[in-house]
Amino acid sequence: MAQIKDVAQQAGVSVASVSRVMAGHPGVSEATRQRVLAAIEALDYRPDLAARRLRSRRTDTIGLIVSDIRNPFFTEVSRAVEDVAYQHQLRVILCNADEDPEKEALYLELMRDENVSGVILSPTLPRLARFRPNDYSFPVVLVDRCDRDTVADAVVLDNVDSAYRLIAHLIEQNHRRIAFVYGATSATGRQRQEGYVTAMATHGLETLARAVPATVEAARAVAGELVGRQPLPDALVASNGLILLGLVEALREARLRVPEQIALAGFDNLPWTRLVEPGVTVIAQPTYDLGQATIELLLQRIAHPTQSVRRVVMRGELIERGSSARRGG
Amino acid sequence: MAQIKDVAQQAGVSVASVSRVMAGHPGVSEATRQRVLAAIEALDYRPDLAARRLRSRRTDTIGLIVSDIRNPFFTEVSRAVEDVAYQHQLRVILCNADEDPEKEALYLELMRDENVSGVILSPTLPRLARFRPNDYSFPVVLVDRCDRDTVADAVVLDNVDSAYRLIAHLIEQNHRRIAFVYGATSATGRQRQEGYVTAMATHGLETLARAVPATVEAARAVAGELVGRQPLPDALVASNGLILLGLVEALREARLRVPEQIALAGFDNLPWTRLVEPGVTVIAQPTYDLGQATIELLLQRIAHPTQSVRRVVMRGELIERGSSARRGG
DNA sequence: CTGTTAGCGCCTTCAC
DNA sequence: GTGAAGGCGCTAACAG
Repeated sequence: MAQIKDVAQQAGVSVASVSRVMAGHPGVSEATRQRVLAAIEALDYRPDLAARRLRSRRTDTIGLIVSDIRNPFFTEVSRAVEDVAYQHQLRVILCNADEDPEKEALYLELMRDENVSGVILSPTLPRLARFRPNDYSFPVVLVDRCDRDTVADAVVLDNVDSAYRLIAHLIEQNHRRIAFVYGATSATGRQRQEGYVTAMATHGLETLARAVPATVEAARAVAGELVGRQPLPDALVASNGLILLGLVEALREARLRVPEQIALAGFDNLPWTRLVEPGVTVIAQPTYDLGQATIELLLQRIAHPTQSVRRVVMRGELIERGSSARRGG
Repeated sequence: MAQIKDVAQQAGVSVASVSRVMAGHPGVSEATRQRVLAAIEALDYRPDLAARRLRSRRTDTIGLIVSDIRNPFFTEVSRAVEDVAYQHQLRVILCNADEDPEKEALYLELMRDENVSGVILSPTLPRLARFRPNDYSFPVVLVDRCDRDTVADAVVLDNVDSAYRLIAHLIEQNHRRIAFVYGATSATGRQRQEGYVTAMATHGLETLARAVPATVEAARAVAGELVGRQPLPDALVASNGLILLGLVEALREARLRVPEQIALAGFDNLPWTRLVEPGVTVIAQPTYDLGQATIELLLQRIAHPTQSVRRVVMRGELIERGSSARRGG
């Protein structure tokens, strides 16, 4: 493997000149530049990144710690982050915390050890509760999950409002007994539950909410219980795509017809939500845009460490489908 | 940030001793060991990875280059790879080549620059066609995609056999005019097509196969054409989950009832395939196991660079659902 | 504009 | 069993 001094020798210049050309620094004569470039080409020289990082004390690497890589929301966010990062010559280390605070802690230590330039994090609930950007040796931007009083850069959906609009739509469609199943382990689940409660209260309706671990199985079990109640709820609403899947399965098991016997709605515009019969009414998240905005915010923060904290809030889009059709006449 | 000499000073020993303790080398007195450990603890010392990598000339990092991170197959493979890698103190750099040979080439260069310990790759078709492990400066294990005559470590599904069994099942169910829509840009698509052709030929049936770019839209368009034919095919089969989705959409558009008017089957046991009515018959891939086997094969190869090339083939599981119900009486 | 040189933090012989 | 010292390959400060 050729190294910088080989290139210097081949070009008949010093290593400093080679380094300058590589870095695109000004103050190099065009003649020198050309000879260095030719030598680099001839020797197929690639700088040693370990040496460069040691010397320059920067890694040009960012960490992306997502809660659950199986969740399509996060895969789409990851795609966006990766696209933008590589455009900026940044490496990405992707880590999957699996909603486990211990794994999350482990990965954050890893980020410190790797001396990353910055981190994008969708925090677990306990970490978010006591989150302080200054507790970390690198810039952190939160994505998807952020509390009202969290003082940190963040990119999130307007969870409360979106949930409110989804519930208001159901009420509009003449549904009254609306049950809400939400993820207990994430800030988004709680915020969407808050929007649900507000919407119900505004319309003078009683709430029926159930917190569950954010898995298909847990959601199915709770939904099974809910549809066993008398009177049967008018509608079931899920706080995310996985839970929504569990609700659909439970309705299948109970052989309830949607929307005639019970309506259905949720979050996340997954491919299957328009394939099932009838299609499921959902709040669609601008997932790719969320990811893009997050990495861009991180790049800004890295460039300007002292700029004021900013939060980007994106609007969820209500997609009406057959599952929330008007009740009664 | 404390560094090794600070620890040495605090413990009243030399940096060499600290290094030995960190590496778990023998030949260090228990007393020294304890004092070093205490100093490390006290100073919260973390070794600088860039320096260590420069000095040791190893990165303990592996690259994972997948074709499309949005494909749930690859996200599940990634999860497995990551789980096992981090258990072995290895970092993972995940890259998404988007079925683009240029992006793929870019990422492979990145791997060289990063001096990774090894790479897991699901190659694009052109790269696979001329793939030679020796063309790379690091060990490579292929996953998901591998030709019969490729000489390289690989972990794949028994694509030809699985497709054969899927088609044989349809024939068994009295379907005769079976159309096959497969991904033109991947080795798996072609291999599954081969299984289809063999099964049809074995039963003396005429084939009707269509190659498409592996996207929902392309599949839908081609399926739309197929169901416009006279006579209508008895069944439509997809070579992967994305294409299957396109077929379902086309059947919806054409308002064809499954399985009464036309049967349906495909690859990939995605959540929605059991949610739609009727459920879709599929070949389920052991995705997590595939990923696990791949990283384990890579670890073996890294440990034993000269061991003979090996290929792991896993069996797809036929999951019969309503979409392939018996035709006629 | 260009070259010389001193480290970046760590590991690892080599002496003792 | 322990310490001193020389790099790993590169960047950047400084001198010319």
